[in-house]
Amino acid sequence: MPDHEREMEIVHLLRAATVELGLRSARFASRNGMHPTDVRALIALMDASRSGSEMTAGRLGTLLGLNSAGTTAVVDRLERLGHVRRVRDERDRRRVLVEIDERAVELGQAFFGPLIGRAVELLEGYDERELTAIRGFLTGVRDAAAEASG
Amino acid sequence: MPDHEREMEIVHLLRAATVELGLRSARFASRNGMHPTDVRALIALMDASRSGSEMTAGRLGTLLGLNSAGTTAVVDRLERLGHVRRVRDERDRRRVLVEIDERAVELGQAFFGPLIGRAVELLEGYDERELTAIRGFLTGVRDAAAEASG
DNA sequence: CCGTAATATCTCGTTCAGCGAGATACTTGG
DNA sequence: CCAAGTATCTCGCTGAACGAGATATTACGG
Repeated sequence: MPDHEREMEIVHLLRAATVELGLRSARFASRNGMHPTDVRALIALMDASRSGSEMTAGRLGTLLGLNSAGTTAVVDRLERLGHVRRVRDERDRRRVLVEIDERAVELGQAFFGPLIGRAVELLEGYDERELTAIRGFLTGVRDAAAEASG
Repeated sequence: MPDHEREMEIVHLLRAATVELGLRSARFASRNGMHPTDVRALIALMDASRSGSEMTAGRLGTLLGLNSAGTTAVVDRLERLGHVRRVRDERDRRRVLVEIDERAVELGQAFFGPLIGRAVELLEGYDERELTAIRGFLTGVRDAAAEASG
């Protein structure tokens, strides 16, 4: 049996980081009268908005691992808080596009901005080869986690 | 305004990885008749066990961001499934130590083993300096996320 | 075209995770 | 030895998310 200690330490660090990030977004949620799922939905919407793609209700539900009833409920809650609006897709009128409100984006930036800033700061201390290593590791983990059932 | 594009790409990668890891553990949960919180509890228990420290009910609740009632409920559920057992702490009889069952550990390893294996495999492709960079970044993110209110 | 199948969302009724309030049991310090 | 503090549990309740199925729209074979 080989000695994987150095590698396992990093695996545990990754897990510890995801746990802390989860707790942080839970705190953001409860401070703003939301639930963790609502925050995850907002993040998915910001991501879509940033990459210029539009988000349908169904796709959002899939990303969150919810069924259709739960998806409707999430969008209802966010709409009630004014963080998103429903827009009928005119190209396929079965679809409902969910658009995030600019003020919700600002709210998120106010809370997560410092954390993101700190991460960027950390990354600025690395050279090109180190950044490539970090990028490669995270990409690999993301893809391995995304792979279907095991 | 400086050009943070390369750094932001990595920040988004980190988030994408945490999202995928979250979905993966949600799938593990529902496949084994558990809820995401139960899985998070098991992970915290494995972590404690691995580092040789014991876990009390209260500490577990804090780690999960639950109040005492919710904590009791999580431990009840896990105990009912045979994944943990309650043991009165004889040194301070107010406390309840939560011990994880060996079979629960095996269950987790069977599901997450391949993913961890893949991560270790990826890490084996990096040299010492690259590993240090990855470790440093993850440590920094974890600590930044853990810092108190903003 | 027309009808059937497929797709997207929503409604309804139900279950149970997690909360607040407070009870209980034990420990510690004056 | 009593009061205050700490750890866990009980009870009742709210609401997130589920399953089943309704509704509206699109796609497709004949």
